[in-house]
Amino acid sequence: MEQKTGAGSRDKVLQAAMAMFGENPGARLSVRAVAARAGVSTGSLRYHFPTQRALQDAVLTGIYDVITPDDRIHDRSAPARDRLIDCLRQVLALAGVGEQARAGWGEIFKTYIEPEPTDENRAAYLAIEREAQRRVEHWLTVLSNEGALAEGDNSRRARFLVTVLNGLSIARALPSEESILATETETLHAAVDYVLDSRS
Amino acid sequence: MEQKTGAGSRDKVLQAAMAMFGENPGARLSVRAVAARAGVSTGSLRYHFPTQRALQDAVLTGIYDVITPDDRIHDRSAPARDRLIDCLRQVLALAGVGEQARAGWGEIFKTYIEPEPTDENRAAYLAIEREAQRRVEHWLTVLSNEGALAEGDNSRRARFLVTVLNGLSIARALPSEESILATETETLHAAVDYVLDSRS
DNA sequence: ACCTGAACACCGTTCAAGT
DNA sequence: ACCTGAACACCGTTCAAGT
Repeated sequence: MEQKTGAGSRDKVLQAAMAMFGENPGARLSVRAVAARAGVSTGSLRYHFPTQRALQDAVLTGIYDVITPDDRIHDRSAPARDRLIDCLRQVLALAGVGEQARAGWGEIFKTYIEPEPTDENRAAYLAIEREAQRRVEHWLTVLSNEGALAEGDNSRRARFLVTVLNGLSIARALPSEESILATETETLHAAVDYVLDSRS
Repeated sequence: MEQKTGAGSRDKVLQAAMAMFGENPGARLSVRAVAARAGVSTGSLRYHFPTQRALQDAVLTGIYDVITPDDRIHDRSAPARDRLIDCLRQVLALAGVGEQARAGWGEIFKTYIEPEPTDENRAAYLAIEREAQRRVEHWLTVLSNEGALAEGDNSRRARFLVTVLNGLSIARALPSEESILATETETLHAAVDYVLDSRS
């Protein structure tokens, strides 16, 4: 029947870290702060997450599972900004983190970048791209309809956001300093703020 | 006639910092390391450069004024926006287009994404990344100094712009419809507008 | 196998004290 | 005005020691 007590340290740490990230996505998530919040020692934290980067990756992955898979965009109880960010984060979550992110871009590279592009796989990639574009554009349309987004060229805005998402997702596959979590959040917010404030 | 002896601490610090940056652009440039190399105390360093950020900005400005004195960014006859876009486009130009872009990303992929990252190439990539970041940040500093850019966190802004550049440059390597030129320009303008208008 | 907490080697910033 | 260096409050990581 126990579950609080029985919760492994790994889970406690992850819970704490995700809670802290939820409260302040720009937070630093230091070893000691997370360990304290989780009620474990720094040594234990390090045992489960050998590196600070590993912890941040786990948080990034965990967020995806928590965020509802169906369209958060319609949940009018939350600010438009938050909902759009949520949705974009979901897209980003598909890219994964660490090895998964590297494998994902590996696939894309081997299929669409390395070989001389044939008409066929050109079309295949364009379909994927268009799908992503369409999805983001849909979210913008929803926000437009409820007046949270000024009149404007939504497909242009979507293109902008998709470009930012691509930049962020390749950053996940490349080496990085341990602060990806905070910087990714910052950049995502910046992009969304631009779109929501743009009067063009 | 004296100049070595008479060199003020400020200069000694700046010299040391620039030398260290020159030797290893990926270096951390910590207070103590720079102060030691300059032969002054950390307190003195802080007196002239109240913050670590201030020191790095000074180095950045110094370096690029030496290396590329005729950077387009200094051409005050043109609007800030145009100059910044110009500079960013130059970065993008290095990525090339078509086959060249594909080959470029191929190199990056094979070196930094595909293989399990060793400490060594991790560091190598981070140096490149930091260099790009610093370059963009330098441009922002120049615009800041002439009042074309509101007070704010320039390294954050630079991170945003670099992410957009990455997104745009990978788009150059991937299949795309024939309108890349226009859409790339749109997105680039959007990103720059965001930075120039941001009051945060 | 899991966990502890001290210890290590760093950070950047502040500040009383000197000249 | 300029400079010193100790002190403060942090980092992330390592590791002998416990259970």
